Amino acid sequence: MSKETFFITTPIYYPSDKLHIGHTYCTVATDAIARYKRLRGYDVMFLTGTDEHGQKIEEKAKEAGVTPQAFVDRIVEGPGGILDLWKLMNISNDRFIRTTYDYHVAAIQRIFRKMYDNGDIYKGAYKGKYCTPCESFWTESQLVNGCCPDCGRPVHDAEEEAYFFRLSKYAKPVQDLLESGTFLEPASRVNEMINNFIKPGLEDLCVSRTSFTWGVPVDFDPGHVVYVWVDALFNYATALGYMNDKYHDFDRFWPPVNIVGKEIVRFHSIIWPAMLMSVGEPVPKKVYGHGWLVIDGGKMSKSKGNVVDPYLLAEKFGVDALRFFLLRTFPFGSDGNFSNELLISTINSDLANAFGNLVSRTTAMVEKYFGGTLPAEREADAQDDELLNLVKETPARYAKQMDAFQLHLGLEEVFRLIGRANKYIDETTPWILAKDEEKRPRLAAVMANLLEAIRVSLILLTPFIPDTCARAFDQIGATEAERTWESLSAVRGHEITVRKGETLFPRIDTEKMLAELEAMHKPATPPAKPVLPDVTIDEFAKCDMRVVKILTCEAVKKSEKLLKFTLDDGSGTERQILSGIHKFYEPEQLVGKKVVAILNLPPRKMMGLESNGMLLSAVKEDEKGNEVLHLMIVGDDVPVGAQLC
RNA sequence: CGCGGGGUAGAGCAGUUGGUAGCUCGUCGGGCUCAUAACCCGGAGGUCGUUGGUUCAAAUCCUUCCCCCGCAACCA
Repeated sequence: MSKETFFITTPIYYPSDKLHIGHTYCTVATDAIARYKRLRGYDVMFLTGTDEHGQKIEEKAKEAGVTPQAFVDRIVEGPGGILDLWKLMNISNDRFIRTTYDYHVAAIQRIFRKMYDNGDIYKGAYKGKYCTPCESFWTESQLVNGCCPDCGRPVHDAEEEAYFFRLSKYAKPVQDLLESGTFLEPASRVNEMINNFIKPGLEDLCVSRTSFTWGVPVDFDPGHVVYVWVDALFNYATALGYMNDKYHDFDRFWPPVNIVGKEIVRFHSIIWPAMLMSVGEPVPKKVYGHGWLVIDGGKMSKSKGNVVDPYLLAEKFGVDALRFFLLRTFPFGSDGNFSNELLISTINSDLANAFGNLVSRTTAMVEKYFGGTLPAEREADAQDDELLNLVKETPARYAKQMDAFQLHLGLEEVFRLIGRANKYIDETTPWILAKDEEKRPRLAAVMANLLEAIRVSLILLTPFIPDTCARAFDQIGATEAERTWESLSAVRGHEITVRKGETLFPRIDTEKMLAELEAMHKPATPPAKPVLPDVTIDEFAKCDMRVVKILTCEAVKKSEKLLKFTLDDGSGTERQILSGIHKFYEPEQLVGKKVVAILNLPPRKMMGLESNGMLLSAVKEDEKGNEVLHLMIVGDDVPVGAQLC
């Protein structure tokens, strides 16, 4: 009889940059689930990979002066790349897919054609706002003040030929799928998807582009490349051999459990099942949307400069400590607030004090009192019941949580047991038993119970911290057969030889470590911006900058940033200027102040209001990387209308 | 009124079929000495964001308002 199969995936990551701790979080979590399933005896297929096509990669490669393929090769396979990161983090994926692999590209072409042939993909016109200089389409909502978000110039209505997927056709079955059972978890996401996307009406989805070439070509219509949806989502299938001959595992493992970040829940819970329905394959068993790691309650981002580097943390704290921290601290379904303090505190209290120290003190006592080998003659006592019951009950409780992907709750069960074992030592006071030769069988029983609690804990911790568990199993003298799920209920009545080894998790000096991290994170002084290239005096003179007086100032409705100013520029007529500085100033502080403005900029509409010029400010990043802005307020003795030169 | 998530002890979080408010860390006091200055016990600390209401009883249900975060700016 063949084993039951289990197919689990991470998203395929976009290699436009180095991956950060968030990607690591997702992958480590999926790895722990995969390892848990293997422990339970499943035939597991664990897939991860990279989504390598698209305009962004094409542009980045161009900037770097290399081909797109060379660009992604370096980020994926190069030193310090994605494959290296997963190796470092001890990720046990069975397969790795890159969307640039030949077999995937060919399969995507076949899938695209299949959907075209069955009428779910049709040729239409993609309508949008087009920025001619940037050669880019934008949606209404992407526009900034009605202009191109990239260059700020005006856009115009335009359309281009494109292929569409009949997503609308699948609105009903997808809604039924979402509302039935546990296809999408956490359940809170279901309403979000239905209210936000399905109820307003699903529009057909544009699935090809002609604006860039770095992608899978539509083989029956040159000039078109397959857009991300079909190309990326179907990786989960092509990696098993769907529509290709590279692998032959599709029938065996399909359908998958897709672990995804909450920002792509929409694609995986609406578009993805719709496309599978179109090609007539079963939808995923489950799509699980995990939360994000946030910093100080805000999103981690390059622009904020608070991106956390997994390499650095793994090097400083060790891979297992980092893996453990990520999965122990944060509820898998919701956001978690990452901080170095929390990381250190978790390592110290759970791994060093509770777990590591339990192994340490237990093995030390067996060595000290029994010369390292525990005799088989043991005397039980009612005092042992509570601990032994917990040893017996914990695996089932742990399994219940793990089966629901509640990794942090699974770990909580293990640490309940570890905590109980530490308490048991105080209750049984082995150091007193050791003084009485007649109590040796009793002492042996106490030690055996402790070793058993540790052994069970180690089995349950294996999916999370595999390397450390292997070392600890050695220390408590567990045979290979005593490290399996099946051996959980076994009783080790035989002689046991332990060997107190190296400290599993050394305590971390919080102050010292924080100082070290701080030092590494902060470049001595933020590099000063280089002086811009020369301009001529004539060019400078073209800017008409004058002192103006603020007559009125009010916040623009519905805008976070904009303030509307009425100004006296000395000309006799009032001038209106809008400025995005509400974050730094309240209107009432500014009325009556004299500031500097450039007057001869072309008029521009913001939030429907016209702005004739720009107020000048001095801007600098503070030590945290936040931009701080100071309006150029001049002294009251400077006359209105005075020109800067 | 765009949609959604959240506001509970110093910090991070549990807790919604309504019934004495919990956990981890920190803090204070005690115990122990096998152990990685670790472990065990105990204490202090919260009018559960705000307003009004339903009820014998509300963190939990309804209502008002305030604040934070995310969704669009091609970062899990």
